[in-house]
Amino acid sequence: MARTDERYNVKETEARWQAAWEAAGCFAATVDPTRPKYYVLEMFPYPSGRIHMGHVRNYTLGDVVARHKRAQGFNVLHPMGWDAFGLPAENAAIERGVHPAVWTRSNIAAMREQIRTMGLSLDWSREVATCDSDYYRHEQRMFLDFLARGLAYRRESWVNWDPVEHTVLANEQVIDGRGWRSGAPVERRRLSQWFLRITKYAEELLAGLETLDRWPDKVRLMQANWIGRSEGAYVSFAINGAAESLEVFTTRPDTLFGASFCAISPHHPLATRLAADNPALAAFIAECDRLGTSEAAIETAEKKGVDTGTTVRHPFIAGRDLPVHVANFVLMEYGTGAIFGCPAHDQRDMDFARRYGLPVRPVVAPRDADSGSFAAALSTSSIAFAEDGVLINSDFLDGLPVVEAKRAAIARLETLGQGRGSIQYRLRDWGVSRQRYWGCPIPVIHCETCGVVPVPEAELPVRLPEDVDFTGSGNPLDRHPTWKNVPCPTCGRPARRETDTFDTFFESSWYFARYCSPHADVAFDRSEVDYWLPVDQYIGGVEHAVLHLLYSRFFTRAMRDCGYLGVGEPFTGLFTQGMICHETYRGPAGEWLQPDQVERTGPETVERLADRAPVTVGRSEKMSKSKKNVVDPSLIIDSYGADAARLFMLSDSPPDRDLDWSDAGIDGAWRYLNRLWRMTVAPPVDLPPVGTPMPVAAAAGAMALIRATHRTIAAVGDDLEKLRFNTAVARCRELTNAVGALDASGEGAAFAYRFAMESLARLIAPMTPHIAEAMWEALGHDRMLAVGAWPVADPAFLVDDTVTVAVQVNGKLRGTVELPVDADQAVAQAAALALPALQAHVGDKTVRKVVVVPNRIVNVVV
RNA sequence: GGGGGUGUGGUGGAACUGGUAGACACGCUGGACUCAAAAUCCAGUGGCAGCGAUGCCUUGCGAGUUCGAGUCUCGCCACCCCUACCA
Repeated sequence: MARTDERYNVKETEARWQAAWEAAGCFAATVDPTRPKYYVLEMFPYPSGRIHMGHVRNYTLGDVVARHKRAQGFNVLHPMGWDAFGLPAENAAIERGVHPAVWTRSNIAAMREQIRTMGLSLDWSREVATCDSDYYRHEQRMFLDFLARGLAYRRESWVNWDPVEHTVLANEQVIDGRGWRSGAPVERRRLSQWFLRITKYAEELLAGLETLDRWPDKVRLMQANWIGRSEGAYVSFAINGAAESLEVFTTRPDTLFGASFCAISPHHPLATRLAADNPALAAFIAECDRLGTSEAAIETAEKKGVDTGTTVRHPFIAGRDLPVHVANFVLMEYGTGAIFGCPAHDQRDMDFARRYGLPVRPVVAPRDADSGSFAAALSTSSIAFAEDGVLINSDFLDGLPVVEAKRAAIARLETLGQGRGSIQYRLRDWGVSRQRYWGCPIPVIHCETCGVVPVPEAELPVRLPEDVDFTGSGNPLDRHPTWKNVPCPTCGRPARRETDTFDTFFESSWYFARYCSPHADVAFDRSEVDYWLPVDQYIGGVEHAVLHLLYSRFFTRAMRDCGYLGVGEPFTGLFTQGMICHETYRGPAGEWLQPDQVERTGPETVERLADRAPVTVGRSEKMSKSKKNVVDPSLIIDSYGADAARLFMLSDSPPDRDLDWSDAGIDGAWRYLNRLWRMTVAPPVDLPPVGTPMPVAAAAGAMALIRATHRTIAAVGDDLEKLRFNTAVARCRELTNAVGALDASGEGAAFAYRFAMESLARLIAPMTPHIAEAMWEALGHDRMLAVGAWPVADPAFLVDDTVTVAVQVNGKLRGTVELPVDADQAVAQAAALALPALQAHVGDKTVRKVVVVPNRIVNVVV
């Protein structure tokens, strides 16, 4: 065997195998009904310009799954593309005068090259960019189908307006009253907007979560909370001196007898009307508007209200009138914008009642309590009782437990025609209109005569104009001199195009389906989606737990109902990876410093390289440009190679936990790869030819290595199946150590060495594919691992003849004994009791009991 | 306020359904090789006591269940994340 060059040449090796895979077309997927399919997908990137470490982790995780599944014989689809519409492109246009399309295209080209250096097993022939009219034309068509089926509609509504981005934000994009991207306080405006009727699927989206058993519980819970189903009732309170009544939603109809007031939102129509001739009320409403949704307003959260002077009649109690207050804590967006207050059993109502001197009427008491004294105490308390109990002071509800009382109260309301049982959702319809240029044009035309007219199918796609001026503010599409002027498709008179574009979550809600047939003339070829969908393993950041993942689940159902495809759930398996973190550094003036601008000079000291000024080290946080604690993946791949970067991403930290980037860590990965290479090209024995069968006799050391290899094959396979990549790496390193410790002079050592090294190459191939191919080739194989099969452990080698059994006295370890596997209990007990070390602890005490767990433990109780 | 999660050596983390805690790695210490360094290889490395075989202690803290608890139950403490006036 040649032992010429022991140095591992990363650059050459990685480039060579990447070219070889591409030349052989190893990763191009085609429908094959005779094989089981497996669709692996990582959340596609926004082409911001450069990839970051989060991308590297994401794609590494996905690639390990893809390569492992492929080796297992699955027909694997593993595509990549670009979430290419969005604000940063437009901001670049405004700031630097570069056209969004040009900016985006060049970013895609740069990032594609960066991603290619990672050696991912992607089918690049399926690449899509959502800003291509070839992509977005299909969603325009889809939108028109949604429109025809009532799944899309237009209405005037209050919107969250981001004053920095000059655009409307979805509720999900407002975080603590601020725009999720700009961080600017959101304002409220009233605009005519397009909506998708996601609420129609509220129940199905909620119920569907139950079936997603390969999703993290955390994400399912977040979606369930977001959908926010609550059971309750609508109650009508007749307004004294008016013809109509006040509609209220409540989840506690059982506490109606404890009602002492009603409260309505400052935006409630009744409030608006009453404010017209009530200056104090009008002033209060104005004050509420001023505070708006700002964070500070919510923080202080003082419950304030104004008595309108109007009263309503209690539905069950003749003669009891309740005052109607306008209160700042009642939201117009939820329920009916009006509530009834039962201070005894709702803390918020209690706070309000104590502030404004409203009565507190206990109507629920704990099951075991003396209801009289409990009620007396509660009526003077300021802590509401919101727990379960039994109804008191409530006429026909007395004695009923809360659950039954709710039912009985609803039944009575329905009999009286004063209300009905109902279910409320927190989920709102998805506003998709954005007043921006760089997005998919909404394919409708506004005609003064005909109203909103869909763009005829033959005229699709509605393409974005290219000659656009970005210097002004607001929507450049709207300011374009000619683009929006078109004849009405129905009457032919002058009309204008819709100048809003879709929210970019629109594009990402169906791209996984487009990958199935990315070049089809229709959105997707039915037989292709039927074969590939749903995605078997989806991988990405937990930050998309609600937005993107919920929209995609909705969209898939909407597409299903429009006949596009046959499934309802897009992703049967979801994995949310942890973030990449790094220490943060600040210079003397408090300014952030990059990791490559500082140097660690001692255990506690870090200095700035430029001037040796002391640096303050902050805790490890998510890598972010603003804190400058970023490490550029390209620099790492350039100096250590893709395999080392991939290996480090997979080692140590479980993939769902945050990963601390460290130079020592990447160094360790690099050293391990070199060790593997040395062991491959410079074995301590001459290796037998490829395919040599196992010798009949083998020395103990060789035999132990063969067994260890089989055990490793079994363990790594199991770990990869469960996405426990960190332990898979540990198992491989363990086997590597065992190979290094082999006594090369023993009988069968050469075979054992070859077998272990070949197995190692195959086992690490999904994780570090380049060096695995190089090892495989150096070991004399000519078929690439990328198209090779996954190794299978021989069960005969997974069990040893003997096993080490722990011996305890009263549960404390006192020694071990070597026993034959599945030894008789009596044998085990005798062997344990014969141990000198055990005798020393037992002494002359009586053995009261001996617990024997076969192959594990003998516990002597004295 | 509500919901969820985490807590194991100097560090990242292992430990299947309760069964030899600390796998694997980083770091550190000593040694070999070298003129020297790097790389590599070998040995050691939870704490305390002891020359030593060994002993005692140890999975945030405190109880409990059990022959046996990192793992199960109850009560605390700390940190992190999500969510938030949702009636």
